[in-house]
Amino acid sequence: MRQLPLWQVPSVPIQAPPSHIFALADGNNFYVECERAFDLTIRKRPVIVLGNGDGCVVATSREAKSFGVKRGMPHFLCRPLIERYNIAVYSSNYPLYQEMSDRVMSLLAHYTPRLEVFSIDEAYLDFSHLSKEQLISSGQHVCREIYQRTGISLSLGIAPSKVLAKLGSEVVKRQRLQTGVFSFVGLSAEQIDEILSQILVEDLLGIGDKLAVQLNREGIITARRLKYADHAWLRHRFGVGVQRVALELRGICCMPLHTTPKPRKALTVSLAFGRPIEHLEELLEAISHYSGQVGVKLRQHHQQTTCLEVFIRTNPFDKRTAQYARSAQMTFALPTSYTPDLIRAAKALVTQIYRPGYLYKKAGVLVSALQPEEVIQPDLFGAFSWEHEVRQAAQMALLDEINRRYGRDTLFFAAQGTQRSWQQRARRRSPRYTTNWQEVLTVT
DNA sequence: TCTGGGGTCCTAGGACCC
DNA sequence: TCTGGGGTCCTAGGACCC
Repeated sequence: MRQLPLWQVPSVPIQAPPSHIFALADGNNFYVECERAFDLTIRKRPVIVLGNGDGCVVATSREAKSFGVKRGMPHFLCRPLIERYNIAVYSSNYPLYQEMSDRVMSLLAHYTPRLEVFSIDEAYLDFSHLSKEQLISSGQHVCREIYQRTGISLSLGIAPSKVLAKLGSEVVKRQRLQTGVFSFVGLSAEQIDEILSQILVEDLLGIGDKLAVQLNREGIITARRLKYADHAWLRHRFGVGVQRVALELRGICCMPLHTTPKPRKALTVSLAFGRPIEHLEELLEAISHYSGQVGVKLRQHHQQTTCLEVFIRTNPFDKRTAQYARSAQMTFALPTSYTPDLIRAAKALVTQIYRPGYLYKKAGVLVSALQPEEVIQPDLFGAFSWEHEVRQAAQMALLDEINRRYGRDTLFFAAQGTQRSWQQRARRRSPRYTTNWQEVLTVT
């Protein structure tokens, strides 16, 4: 099916034969399964994974979910549940999850000519080349292989649009389909509508809390109702995003596959502190440290920035203390990924927006307008010097290499602080099985 | 005591230009 | 008494995703 420009889409439901077939492969409780892949003792136990600073829940196992632990719950609020049900608790271990994700994605690439890595635990596969008969068996084959080779189980939804494919993987989870696969292809319109009538709009890709409330107010509660709503009205009332979702429910593809990741446009390091910070000195140290991390990420991606922003804020959940939040930004005359440049700029901005008398809880450094580092645009006023540029690049390359070889933070800038008593600690992190030689899994 | 981090896209409104 | 109109660009804020 060709993709119609939105203004040409007829307002009646369309059942055209699809020419795109997507399969969404979704890792089940991905972070939890990553932990379980390395620790057999928690295979049967309920498990949760906590976010940065062990602040709140970012992933739950099926069992933990059934006991009432939800994603986003503050850790301290689910303590009683953790004790009552003997839930295993982990701090998040992103390097481990990323590594497992890379393994899964590189295996998935064997099963399709075109793969879109959508998130750390999701990927869209182009299945258009398969016959209708092959779709389900191929899907099942993928799930089996990935499980055998990585220990990660997948839910795979197959459909002519991304929104429906995502829904298919949701059906697998809800109905606990053992094969791991559900396909919309080949179902009658009645069968599809029957499924859609049991899905709430907020469970759809592209519809969040806010939009769901507004849609409900208009009487649109289920996916089926959204599918048959007048799309011109949807566009006018809710914008192009909602209209696309509705069209995708009809099997009309409005969200193409992106097989080459777009170069990222911005990059952030923002973290809450382990305790509230009051004094400028400590804020400067934290912001310098975050700037250092931004520099590392920029150079990893071979990018440079011209725009840097910092923000600081108090704890919005603490109703007893005075609230303050502010940000400021500046632009560099020349693109840079040189850490001392970043630190200097960030410190100046913080000094500018800092106000005494507040308890600061979080801060961040954001760089945007990123460009590839090979694009060098000498400025008009002669501040640019090749020699200077090359020397700085060499310094940073050496810094990064030392830290890669001997461990993070072997070498760092004094401004980043040596004690960092404001830093959060992750108390329950599992070993870095796949990314640190000191912590590989040992079998005795 | 304790409430995550890191992204993208879309829209509305203002500034500016001819 | 009359007080353009339309296009484009930029920005901030809001919504979404995991």
